[in-house]
This record gives sequence, structure tokens and C-alpha cells, in this order.
Amino acid sequence: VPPRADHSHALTRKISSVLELTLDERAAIARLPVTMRTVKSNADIAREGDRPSQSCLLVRGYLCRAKVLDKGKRQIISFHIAGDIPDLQSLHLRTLDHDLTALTEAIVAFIPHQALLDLGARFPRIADYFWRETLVDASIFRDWIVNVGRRDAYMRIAHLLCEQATRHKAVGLADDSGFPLFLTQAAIGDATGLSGVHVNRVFQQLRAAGLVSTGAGRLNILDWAGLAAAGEFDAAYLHLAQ
Amino acid sequence: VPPRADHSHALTRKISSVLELTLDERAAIARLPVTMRTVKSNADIAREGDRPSQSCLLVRGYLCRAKVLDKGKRQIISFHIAGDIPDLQSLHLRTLDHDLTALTEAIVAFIPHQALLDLGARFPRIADYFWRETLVDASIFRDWIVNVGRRDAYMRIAHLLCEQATRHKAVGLADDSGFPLFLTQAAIGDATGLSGVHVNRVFQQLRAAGLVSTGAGRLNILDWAGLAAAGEFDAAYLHLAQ
DNA sequence: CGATACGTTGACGGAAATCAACCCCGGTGG
DNA sequence: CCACCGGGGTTGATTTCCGTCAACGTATCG
Repeated sequence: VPPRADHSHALTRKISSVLELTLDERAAIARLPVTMRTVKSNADIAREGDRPSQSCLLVRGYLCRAKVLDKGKRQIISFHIAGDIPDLQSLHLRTLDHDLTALTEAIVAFIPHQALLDLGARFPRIADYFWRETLVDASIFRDWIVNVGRRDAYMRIAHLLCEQATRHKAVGLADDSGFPLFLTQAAIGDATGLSGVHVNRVFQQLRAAGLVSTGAGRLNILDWAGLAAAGEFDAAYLHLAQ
Repeated sequence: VPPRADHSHALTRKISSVLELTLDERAAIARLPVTMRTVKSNADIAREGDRPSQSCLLVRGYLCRAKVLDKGKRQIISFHIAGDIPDLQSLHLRTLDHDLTALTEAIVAFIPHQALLDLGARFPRIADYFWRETLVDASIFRDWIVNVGRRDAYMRIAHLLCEQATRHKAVGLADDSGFPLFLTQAAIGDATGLSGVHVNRVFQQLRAAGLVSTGAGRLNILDWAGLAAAGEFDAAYLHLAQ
């Protein structure tokens, strides 16, 4: 049974991990004037320099935000899972400062900025949710700066895997045993500031240490405590609990 | 003549770089119930894990936000100049996920969260300003991820210097020729993920290339175009102009 | 069945860390 | 007044982590 592919299910599930929605609020979310679209893996949804008039709710699949340097190197800024609105900040920042790209085939719902502003005006709790969501976004950025700035390759990747597992669990997309492996090793390299080759070697170390295994399209976490210790992972920065 | 050391001057100047304040708004800012405090260089103003009930407006001097790893390494997350409210996000995120530290002797004004929320409720344009300010914060984080993730040491430092110069100019704290050198080479290392020793060597290259000079407590930019090119600096991510 | 994308392996080189001095300068106290 | 001290900047020798290049393996798909 494939997961449901409507926008309100994905968004409601995500918001519900933070606050209990009323029937009115659920109804208003369901009535948002969305434009659904399917995007192919690796396709750009928006580009640096764009001035979007709508934001993009991810319904199914995986997206990332990234910047590309002159010499062609790419740095991934964030990964996104169902329920995220990766370009929510474009509500208040006119021009996009990064690309928004599909990591897998994905279903997205475009929501006009005005509709989001109206929703927030009618339901202040939802406005607060959006506001807070961008603050959590920023908190994760802070942690990524630490990750690429001060951790070695082994810690970086261990930390990233812990983060992804935790975020998947928070919205009910995974259990303790692991999560869908939507990332290529090259993408992990672009997110951690490493080369794909080196990511591969680190994965071999992680497997040899009995921390993780890969297979059947999943990343399996065999030793959560060990992986968290290896990455010095502390979920506080995800601000999951109020 | 020392710069004025009252909170409303610093905050008003910063906000005015984005929007024109009315007399009412200025008056309300002046009447904020602040607690002024002087902090010594290198002193912590708040620590990771704190649950602050007030935010900190920087009136004079320089602050940074940073995280410290188990092994003692430090990663600076952001630098702050007069007019900034570095922990504004604590309005909505209960526990602080980083330290807030003085880089120089500084004067700060603590403002109770409730007073900021009230101010925003009375003056929606100021609420929007705060909201937007945290989004710009996040945008700068994104750029720092790219800086430490994908640029080499020479580019990283050139980029950082361009950013600081631009931000100083934006609030009238500097002109084209440079800005007050509030950063030790060790601090630049902690911000760029480099060792202090290597920062020193890169500075020698930057000087040899005729891009910058240091002296009399200032960093002088001798060749702005050259420095910007060296750091692939594009100010778009600072979102200075609406 | 070839095309393509992703993972894996080895050899080699280079950018930056580390370690350990040393210098310079302003402040402080005997 | 000068000796001492500490913080910041500078230098050189050595090491290490990781990038680059290039090849090869393997699975999925049209």
C-alpha cells in the first residue's frame, strides 16, 4: 500500500508532531489551493536567484537544498522529507539563495504565498508553527556548520545518519531500526563536504564497527548508542519536544 | 567621541536599514524595559542548554555564537555587531543550542521576551522585521555551510572578510576602506574551521596579493574587487535590499 | 543487451593540522 | 623603572586526513 499522496495528510502529520490541530485548522489546510506536481529524481524545482510566488510542500519523496560554486562543486544545505516546506522562508525573503532539487522522484504541492499568509492570519497557531519551523531550520544549519567545520569524516557521517534517523522517527516515517536510504554516497559527500570516494571508505568503517548496515533500500542502524557516540549526536538542536 | 550606548539608538539604526520607522515605533522601542550590562571580552553571556526568558540586544562591541565539541574544539556559528539580537530565536525555541560569547568588551541590553512579543503585537511591521531578521540569520548560516564545506582556506577567509565588511557598511559602522578588526586570527579559525596557524599563513597570502592590510585596529580592504573574486563573494544571501 | 548510475578499490599527491618554538607588545606589579 | 607575564601573531618541521584520478564491479532499466 503506497503512502497517501495528498498535501493535507503530509502537512497535518508533520504539524501534529508539534501541536494538536483542531478540526477547523485541519479543514483549512485541506482547502488550501494547491497545485500538485510530480518531479523526476535529480530535477530542479527552483533555482538560486528565482523570485517564487509560492512555496513547495513536499508530499512524497526526498528533496534537498544546495548551492553550487563557480568551479562546479556542490554543497547540500539540507535534506527534506514528507511534510517539509523547504522554501518557506521565501514568504519573506524575495529572492531564493539556493537551489531546490529532488533527490528521488517526488510529489510536491505548490501553495501560493498569499494562501499561506491568509492561513496564518486566520489561525495564529499555524502562523507560529511556520515561524517556529524556520527557526528549527536555522538550528539545524547551525549544527551543520559545526559538522563540516569541526568534525572529521567519520564523525560527520555518523552524525548525519543519526540526524536523519531522528527526523524520520519524529514524523513516523521510520522506527528505531533505520530509515529508507534515499541518499547516494555522492549526496552524502555533498552534504558533509567530503568526496564521494571518501564517503565510501567511511561507510566501510561504520559497517566494520558494527554500527550500520545497508541493504534493500534501507539504512539499518545496528547500534544506535554506538552511532550516536561516534557522531557526538545530541538531538537537542532539533527542538523536537516543546 | 564614543558611539552612543543606548539600546534604542543601536536597534533603530539597524531596523532603519530595512524599513522607515514611525515616531510611534521609535517611541515604543525607546520605552522597552531593558537591563543594560557590560560584559568583559571573552565572557559568556549565555550557554548551550540555558532556557532564557529574555533576549540580548548588542549595543556596543562584538559577540559571537559558538558550539564546543567534546574534545574542546570550538566552532563559531555567527558574528554579531551593534544592533543585532543574536538569540532572538529563543523567543520560540525554549532551550539555547549554542553559547553566546563576547569577542570584545561589550554593552548589551537584555529585553524580556514578553516585551518583545508585546512590541510585535502592537507594531506588526516590527514583528515582521524580527521574523525576517531570523530568516536572514538562517540565510547566512546556509552560506557558512558552503564556506566551510566546499571552499579552500584562502577562499573561506576572503569570503568571511567580504561578509563582515558588507554587514558593517549596511548599518553604517564602516566605509569601503575596511572595518574595525574585532577578530583574532584564532577566532577566524574557529569560524572557518581552520587552525589559527593556517589562518595566519592565509593572511600573509592575502597581504602579499595586495588585497588587504591590517593595522591600527582595523582591517583595510585594499582591493575590494580582488577580495570578492578571491572569495566568490556575492552579497545576495545577506538579503540587504528588499 | 548495452547504457547508465552507483558503489568499490588502489595509487598518489596536496592542503591543512599539529607541535613547538619564538617574537612583539601592552599591562601590571614588585 | 624595569622585570615579568600573557595574549596574540609568526615561523618551521612533520604528519595526516582526505582529495583526485582512474579503473573496475554490479545492479537496474529501457
